Amino acid sequence: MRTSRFPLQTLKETPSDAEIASHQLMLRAGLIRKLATGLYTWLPLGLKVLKKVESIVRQEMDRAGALELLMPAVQPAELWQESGRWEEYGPELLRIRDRHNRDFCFGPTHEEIITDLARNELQSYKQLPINFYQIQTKFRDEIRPRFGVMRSREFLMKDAYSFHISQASLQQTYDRMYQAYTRIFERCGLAFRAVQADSGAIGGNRSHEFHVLADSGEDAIAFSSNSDYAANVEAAEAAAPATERPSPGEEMRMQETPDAKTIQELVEQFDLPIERTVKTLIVAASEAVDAELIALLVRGDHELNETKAEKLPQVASPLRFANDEEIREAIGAGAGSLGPVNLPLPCIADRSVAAIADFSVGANIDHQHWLGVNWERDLPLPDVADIRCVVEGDPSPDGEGVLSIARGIEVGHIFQLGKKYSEAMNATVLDESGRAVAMTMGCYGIGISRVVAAAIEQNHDDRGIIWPTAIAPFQVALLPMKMAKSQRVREAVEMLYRQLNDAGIEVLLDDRDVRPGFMFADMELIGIPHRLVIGERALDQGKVEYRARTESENSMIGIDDIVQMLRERLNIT
RNA sequence: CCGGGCGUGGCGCAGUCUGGUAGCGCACUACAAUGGGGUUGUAGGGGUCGAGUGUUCGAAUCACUCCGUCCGGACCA
Repeated sequence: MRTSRFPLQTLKETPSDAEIASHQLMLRAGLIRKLATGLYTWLPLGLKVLKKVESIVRQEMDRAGALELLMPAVQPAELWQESGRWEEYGPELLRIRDRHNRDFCFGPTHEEIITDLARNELQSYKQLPINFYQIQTKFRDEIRPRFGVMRSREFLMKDAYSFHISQASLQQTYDRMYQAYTRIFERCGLAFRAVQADSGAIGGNRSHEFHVLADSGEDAIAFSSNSDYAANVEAAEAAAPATERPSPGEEMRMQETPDAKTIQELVEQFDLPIERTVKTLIVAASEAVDAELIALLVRGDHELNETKAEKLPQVASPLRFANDEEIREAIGAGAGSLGPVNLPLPCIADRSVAAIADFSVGANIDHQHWLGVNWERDLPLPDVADIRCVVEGDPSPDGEGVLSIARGIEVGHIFQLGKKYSEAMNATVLDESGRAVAMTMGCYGIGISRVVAAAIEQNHDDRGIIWPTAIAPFQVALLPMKMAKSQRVREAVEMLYRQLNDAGIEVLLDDRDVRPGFMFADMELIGIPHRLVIGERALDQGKVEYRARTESENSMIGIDDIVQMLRERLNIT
């Protein structure tokens, strides 16, 4: 390709509405343009990258035995009503009406459609297991789209759905998908990690997420120092404290705390150890509890894990924090002075809270706290559960080593769905004994457009993108110096261009009449991994200059050795 | 949706406080010089100042309403 026929829409200055590196660079390098919030056009250069990722995903899915199909993006409401998700999914589901006033939605995911297909097409256990996938545009009406294509409303996704007669068969396919995902992200040249995950709104039991490691990631991931344990912080278990609760050492006493509304203020003003303070959070209770609200207790130095809290049978799902009026009406004090002593609400304490003595809590009277409080002496121990987020240094839940925390971008997620959809939608096959049984299902997603952004997030410098070779839009930039003036340069460049193309190498020849610095800056911005510079000086010695995007020094290569050298570097045989 | 910021040629911004001819840099067009790290000069084209209403002799500028957009919270590939 020649730049004269493949315009590079690069920007020298960073658009002001882009915050993170990948978003800025995608705009500056001319990969994408914004149409509206969360909606992006992929320009030719960006689309080349997207297609590369798509192609790797397709190859590995095929290799893993999945079968490609293509389902409609627009889906009838009836199927979503059947699964119950027309109500459950919420405003993120973009609902639309046709001219006959019938309800449809633009698909955010395709469990309902594939389950409908499966119940019509699959009759016998002999047809199982089977795994269908598609690569298609999804739409989610996100509350807060952000970071360009990282969290956009319309995005390209690979979604796969497998059907099984047994849990054992599902486990086999699940493991195969796990391996396929590992290969995909390795081939894309990404540093990533598979982690245990919460299955969220899609439903089901076992689940792993694949995270690209990057400081700008929206998720926190916990790793063990000594084992291969890794989990999303949402799902990471906070192990029960290993030590027994100490015996009471202090008397319980009331303290005036006029200026302490937060734990931080309380700790500073009264010189208390933060790990012996308790935060009392009031949330809506579920119908299983004989109260509107319920209190959750976590240590002052810990954060509530909302995912864990929401799963407790006593807590309403989705989780909702009580507002100030509700708290005042139920307890008679403001949010800064709450505690479990004489609390007129049911209560659940985190494991770590149950293991401390001589702690400080709000007194349920404005500007008053209790100090030196002890379980079973001053108040009964409430229900205990794991409701906090793990923190750096916590013991690993598998008992080996301690946890550290890193940031990640979720690019893939695999689930064992079980029979959630097949039972709701009556998707059955006949088993060996001729009995109709609901199929066991798995589903597997990759955010293809997000992979592109994540790759940039992980591979860039102050000059621009540094594409991993496998997903680069072009492998080689061919830059002639003073081509307009030099017949020799022109001839040498055209010859090399032909040879490289013939060798199956994707080369971008910069034939614009611009100065060298301009070419260098553009090629570095758009991240072409290999660069050849053809100038009179080197040609005198029969050589051209070569430089990888990751290197800072040129090397001189004989003009006849170039093609072979690049074939080796690019692994083309 | 809640909180905060911002809307002025394609992009980055000044001008708004204190109302009075709409400006700068990049990009773009033409010509010339230059030619190994975003070169230089000359000459050009392009803007209902987010929208509406109001105040005023006069509004980018003041007031009100709405819209868009970005960041943090909530959700997810």
